[in-house]
Amino acid sequence: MLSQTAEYALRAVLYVAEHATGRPVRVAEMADALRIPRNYLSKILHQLAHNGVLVSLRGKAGGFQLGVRPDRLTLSAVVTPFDRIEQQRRCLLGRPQCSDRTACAAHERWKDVAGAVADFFRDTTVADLLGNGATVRI
Amino acid sequence: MLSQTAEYALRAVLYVAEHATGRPVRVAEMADALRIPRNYLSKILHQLAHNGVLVSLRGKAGGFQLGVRPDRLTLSAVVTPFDRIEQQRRCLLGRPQCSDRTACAAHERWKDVAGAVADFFRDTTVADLLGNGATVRI
DNA sequence: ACACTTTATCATATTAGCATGATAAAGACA
DNA sequence: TGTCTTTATCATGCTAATATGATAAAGTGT
Repeated sequence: MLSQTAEYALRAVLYVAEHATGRPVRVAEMADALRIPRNYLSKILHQLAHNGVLVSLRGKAGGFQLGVRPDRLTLSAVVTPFDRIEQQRRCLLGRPQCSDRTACAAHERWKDVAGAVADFFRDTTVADLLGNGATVRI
Repeated sequence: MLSQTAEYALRAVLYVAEHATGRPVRVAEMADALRIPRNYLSKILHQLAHNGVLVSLRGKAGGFQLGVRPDRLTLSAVVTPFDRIEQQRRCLLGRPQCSDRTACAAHERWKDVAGAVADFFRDTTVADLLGNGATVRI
């Protein structure tokens, strides 16, 4: 569903949201906890910081924090720098043009399903996933 | 959503369902009509034949026909030889174990969406997509 | 200024998906 | 049997995603 990279991004953001309360979280700690290759994760986090999802702090006591309040941070915002899911899910048969007017064979039946997926990413926030504050499996 | 290969497979099967009425359809014709690289398509069709979705006939007047009645042929059957969608969509965060009992952070909200996608592929048949017999965009 | 910690970035390797070109094998039919 | 048409398969190349290792740059505290 998600590319490996986008999945790493999502898990990392959830980890930051859960653990960076006050102090930022270091890459090494995250890479270790989430079993993600360290330098690869570093690049992903940097990209997320570039997009405003995270804030990076260098030097001693550096690391990453959320750049957006968790209840304002949608999964779409986390994932789109790595997977262009909106565009991917438009047409099941990959037609460049596929709409109600120029429908492919699958359009009528597929559009609701694709819509549900898009809505999920657009409407679900990081806060929704962390829920009541109980520790959560990432 | 689908890999390029699975998308080719689906379009090819729809093409066969629509055009192989009586005589089989040749690879070259299909590759041309669907703008799919010929030898690559050949391999995909061979794989579909191996899985019983298509039947291949060699020699003069050879080509491919459906191996299953269109109203019994689900999109899942067409696509799973190339994309293991069932497994892919289980857990958004990629956990090997993720169920109601061992839920990841996203499980509760994601499972309905993932279920809708899985149902679509399991329940939709080739006949559903071809519908009333009017020519259809593939 | 210096030492230390941490992120940023560069160079490169590995793998899988996608694709092409050439040749082999099978079947139809004169 | 021989020739033609068609699928089957082999060998190879290309590209992007994924990953690793080494080094540079930035910031903190003494």
